[in-house]
Amino acid sequence: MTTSERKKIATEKAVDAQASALGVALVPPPAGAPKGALAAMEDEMFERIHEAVLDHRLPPGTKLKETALAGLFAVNRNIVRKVLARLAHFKLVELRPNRGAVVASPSVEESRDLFAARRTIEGAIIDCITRRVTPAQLRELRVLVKQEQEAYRRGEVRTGLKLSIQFHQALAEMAGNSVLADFLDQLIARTPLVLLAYRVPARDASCSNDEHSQILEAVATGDANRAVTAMKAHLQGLESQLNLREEEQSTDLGKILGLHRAEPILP
Amino acid sequence: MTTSERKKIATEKAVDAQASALGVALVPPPAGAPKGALAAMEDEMFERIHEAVLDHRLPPGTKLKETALAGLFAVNRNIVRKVLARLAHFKLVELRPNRGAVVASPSVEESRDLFAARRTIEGAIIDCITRRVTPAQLRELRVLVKQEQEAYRRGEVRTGLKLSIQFHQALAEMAGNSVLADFLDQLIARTPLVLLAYRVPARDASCSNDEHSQILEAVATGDANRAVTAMKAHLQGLESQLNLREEEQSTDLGKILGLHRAEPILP
DNA sequence: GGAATTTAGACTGTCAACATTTTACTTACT
DNA sequence: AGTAAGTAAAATGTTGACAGTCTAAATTCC
Repeated sequence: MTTSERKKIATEKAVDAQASALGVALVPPPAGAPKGALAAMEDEMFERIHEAVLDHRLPPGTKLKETALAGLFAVNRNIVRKVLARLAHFKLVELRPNRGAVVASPSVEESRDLFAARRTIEGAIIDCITRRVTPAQLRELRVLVKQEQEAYRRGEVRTGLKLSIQFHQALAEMAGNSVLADFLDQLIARTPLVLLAYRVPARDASCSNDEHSQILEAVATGDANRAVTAMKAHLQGLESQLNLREEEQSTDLGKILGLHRAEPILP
Repeated sequence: MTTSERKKIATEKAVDAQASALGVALVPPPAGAPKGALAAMEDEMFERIHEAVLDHRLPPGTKLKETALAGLFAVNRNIVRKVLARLAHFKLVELRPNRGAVVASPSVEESRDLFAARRTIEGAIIDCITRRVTPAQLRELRVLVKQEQEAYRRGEVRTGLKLSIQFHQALAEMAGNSVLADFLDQLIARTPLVLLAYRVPARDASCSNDEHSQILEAVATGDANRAVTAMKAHLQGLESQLNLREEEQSTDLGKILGLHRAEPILP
């Protein structure tokens, strides 16, 4: 066996590993329509990689090779590039000129800053919403919280998390500030990454929806201060689930000793 | 003269108009080095269009044709595309699928939301900075304010505006939250566009740097509440220079009557 | 045996031609 | 005349090939 043949096999194994991480068999061609199918594929690619990153099936630092992804999804490298740019916009991947894209590995400071930013922005959103929420909107929010609770009760964690995100986004929407809502979208997209990067293992992953209903009731009473405090406490609770205790020593040590794998699922 | 010839001329005139708006003669080839010259050209393109948009030499709604820009800067359309994507990231241009890019035309609501967001974020930044600013940093900030004042005194408005922006950015930097600093960068980039879009004509454009020094002194005393109030008042003052009084009726009317030019500098 | 240099392979960046969609004009019809 | 369908040009989207850059294995020299 020549060296190039060995290498070829190694590469293919790596691609296979990423393929399984992404849940892609080899070529998932959608309905036979070659019409606007590319845009759909682009969105699907974004969603798949997005979810894989948030689930840590593609751990921070994993290299995302354009050619491999292009082959996996059976699209041109240009499409891959666009998707990677979109992911980079949300800071889920990092684009290094001439050196490819990797899954973002948020630092401890970044994680703290992110939660601080969420407290700032969601605080402002809650303050705003308390003054202008309508009864119909309150009903809508209560439905969301209820659905979330039921999802968790049924053990459907994924659904619960989705509904939890929807709750936060609905609040932003109703606050009526599109700019802040946009920023919050970016923050929400990044939150699971930092949560999973630094979470202590055996802990409940969800926004405690009990806190969600507390926030909602505070909003309903029109007491802005109480509502803002409840939201900030909620986010503080989330942050405190992490172990952001600057245990970088060990991480750095691992890197220094060459024991840290830059591409965990690749050989 | 055939119709196609007439059209050709019209197109060339349009390109010329954009060229002069961008301050580009025909082909500005940098130093003979074909080394990393492309990246430099990409940055220059970004800067030129950026400034042209903020100066309203390219008014909101102006179409930015890829081919025209590619010809003007003597680069490939791919490069143009990347630059347009970067500009879209800051919401200075809008990318409409299959229909090209246009200079963003922020709505009245968007402008108000933008200023509200700035008050929220810069309020948090000031609150944070008041607790942790060092004497050295205070000195640095005082130098910035002083330079800004002198620039205005000499009548160098452009320099003054640049220094004003630097002041806001320096505050964000010193607050130590990279996420909020990043958001503020985006907001600062968009502010001049909405200012110019809705400014009442004869009014002083600058951040009154008197207010800057007031903010700075409040920070220096360590009184967080006063500092935050000063910053919010400063931004409120900026916003109040606009006429955001929902005079959309006239604008909409113009559009409805077909009197509104989508591409102001094109024939 | 270990470190620096060389060299082959892989990957990203760039480009120009091709395909598709939009746009605006012409032409025909009511 | 005004409107609507049809058509040609222009602009955007896509593709595959080529060029430059980085990575890493292999060789050579201490």
